[in-house]
Amino acid sequence: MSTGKRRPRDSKAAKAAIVTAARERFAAQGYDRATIRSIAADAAIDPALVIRYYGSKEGLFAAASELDLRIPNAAGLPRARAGVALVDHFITRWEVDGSLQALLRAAVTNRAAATRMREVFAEQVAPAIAALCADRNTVAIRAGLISSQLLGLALCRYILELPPVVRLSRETMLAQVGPVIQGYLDGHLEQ
Amino acid sequence: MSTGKRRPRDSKAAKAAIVTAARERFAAQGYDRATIRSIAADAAIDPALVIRYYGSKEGLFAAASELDLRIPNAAGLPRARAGVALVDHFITRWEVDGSLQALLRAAVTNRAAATRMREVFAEQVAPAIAALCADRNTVAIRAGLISSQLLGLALCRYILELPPVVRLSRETMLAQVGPVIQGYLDGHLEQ
DNA sequence: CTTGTGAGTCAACATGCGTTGACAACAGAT
DNA sequence: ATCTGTTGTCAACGCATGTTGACTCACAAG
Repeated sequence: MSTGKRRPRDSKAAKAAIVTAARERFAAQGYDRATIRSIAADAAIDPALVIRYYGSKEGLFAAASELDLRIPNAAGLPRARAGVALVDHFITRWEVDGSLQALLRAAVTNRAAATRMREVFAEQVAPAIAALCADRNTVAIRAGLISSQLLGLALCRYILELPPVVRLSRETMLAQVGPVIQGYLDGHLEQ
Repeated sequence: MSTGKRRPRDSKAAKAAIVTAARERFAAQGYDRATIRSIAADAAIDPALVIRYYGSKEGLFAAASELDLRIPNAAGLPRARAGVALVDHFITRWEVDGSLQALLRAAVTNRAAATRMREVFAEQVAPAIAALCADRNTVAIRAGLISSQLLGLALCRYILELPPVVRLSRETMLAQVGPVIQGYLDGHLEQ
């Protein structure tokens, strides 16, 4: 019996280092300006290896932008506080990790990344909103409006870095944006 | 007396054609993917001329992203309807012209463009909000929150093209987002 | 006609990119 | 020890980019 799975040198660690470096570069510079060479340099690895492991730059981006928003289940929280809870969760998601920055920065100029953003919306955001919202017919619209506010906040704060938005405290964001999200969740919608 | 200013062939028309083509390319593809060669091809002009007239790609972008939001003066409208009016005006601004798309797409990956975006915010958005808002101390915060919602809406609708947001009718946007902007304008703000 | 100036053209440059293929170094199996 | 397949290295390819400089052409002034 051998040592379980064969691990000749350390390809697993190398792959992880590449993905981590890629996430940071894509988050900071977007798809085009984040070069394979610079990512490889960050990971202290030959650029050719990046291609060997991920096939192409697009493949690397796909691996680096895999994303689970981990939107908390609706069951755990009182429905009236859902707006504030959503804002709080999204702020955390934006600050804990560069994945969302990477995806948004890339999605603005790269078609494949924009498609992936729409997939995330359809597969993760919309279902989570559906669990918080009674009326099935208006779920998509409500999810769209909520995304517009949350993504806009992230855009102004983390990407464009508009000074007043950067300076907002977490409490102010919760107090101001939370009720807006709540309104989009259960406000009247004449369609 | 000669014919006023000398105009040997038609450099004025050429420059205008270049700027127009540049705006469209920057709006559609962002800063990096919009190449000088493709812009010149659109304008049916030699790439070298673009450099002669605008010095560099950055200079061309600066000329192409000159922007006047033309936010309507506060005096003309009842203060209670300001939110809806702002949303209506911004939607028009986004659809009438590629300038805003060009600026936002570029600002996400280009440092100079992001700086210009902050300038537009400071010089045009914030003063316009100040004219609609009594409390001087909270103007910047309110302007930031308003920008987050309006830019987020534009981002989801025109850049990311999230289907439910693309499908929103103008009336729905006015009815849903207008009150939110109104709330940011004159709602309570504990700082 | 000659001359000078700006408009427009052309080919080329240096650079940086994603990607490729050949080759060396090493670990485990036989 | 030999073989085999994976891990990592190196140099190079082909291509597209922003930018440059030398060139031609038109036209108005002298």
